[in-house]
Amino acid sequence: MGRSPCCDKEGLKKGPWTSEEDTKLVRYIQIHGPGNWRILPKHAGLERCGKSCRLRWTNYLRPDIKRGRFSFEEEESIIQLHSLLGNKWSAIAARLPGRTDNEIKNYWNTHIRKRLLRNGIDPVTHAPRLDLLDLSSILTSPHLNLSNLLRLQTLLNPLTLTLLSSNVENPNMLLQKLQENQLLDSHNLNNQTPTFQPNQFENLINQQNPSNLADSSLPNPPQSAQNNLGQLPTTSPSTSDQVFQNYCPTNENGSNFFYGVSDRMKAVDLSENSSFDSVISTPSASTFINGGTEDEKESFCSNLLRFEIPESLDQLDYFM
DNA sequence: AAACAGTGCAACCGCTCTGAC
DNA sequence: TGTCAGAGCGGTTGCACTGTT
Repeated sequence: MGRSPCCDKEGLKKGPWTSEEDTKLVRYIQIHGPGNWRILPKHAGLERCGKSCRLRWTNYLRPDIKRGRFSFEEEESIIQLHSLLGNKWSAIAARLPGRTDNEIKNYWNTHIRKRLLRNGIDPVTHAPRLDLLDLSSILTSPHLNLSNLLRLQTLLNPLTLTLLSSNVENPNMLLQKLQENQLLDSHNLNNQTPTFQPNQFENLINQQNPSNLADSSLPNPPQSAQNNLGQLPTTSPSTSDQVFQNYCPTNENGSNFFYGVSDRMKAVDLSENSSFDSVISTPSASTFINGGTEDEKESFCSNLLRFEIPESLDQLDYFM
């Protein structure tokens, strides 16, 4: 289409609104109601363009607007809604009474987005960012046990393994290292998508190193490892931390659900009855189960499969 | 104490889309 | 069918505030 901007007139005021302007705008809207933004400034005695008046009203002066910090529930809602709706701020705002799309957008960009990135979660896809895993420290560890890696690789999706290795200083180092030790075979890499049975990975590690069994006597995993896996510190969580604790939940045993990003992703934990009911109750899951478009089903399924990484991967820290 | 850098937020810009006329 | 106002969005800017050097 292409229209000339509404604010191209000379002499119209820009910048922060004064209390006097606010009063004029509120008084006019109280009498005449919102709308007719093009003629409103003139009738209200404002040297502003209509769009500026509309934005000021919708983003700041509306009586139903809630000011102040976002609550824990609001922050959690924003994250979950964003995982479902994307950058549709108005749609998100419609589900958060008293909050405007602009306010939510700003809050997302200045707080939530940064925190997601800091915790290794892609704010666009809400997926864990495997490229941020600090595997270089793992791979350079003198305690690296290649026989464990051999067992791991039979369980890991080869693509995942490839992705993991991409973070090493020399991206091919791990693959080369493994291949040299005949730890990877080309058939696996090229043709096979291993089927991972719940708890298989964890059991294997525990068999190999019984001392690694989840045990209350064990100290918490190193902070860096927790953060790299999208897990927040467990001590004295702040409101924001609590959000992300939910965002990256743990199972009954206290081990991480690496991909507990949104409700739809919780469905990965089908081995644990604890999560399944809650999964079914989520909008995306119920859409999937009760019908919905093919796109929705595909999206739902692809998200289930996309992050199928053994939950006990974080225990690498224990046995190295 | 002053300068500087980083952060948060309100507001703006430019554009597209939608629906009414 | 075309035009226009309003709504929505992503990106950006400007400024106040705070923390650091």
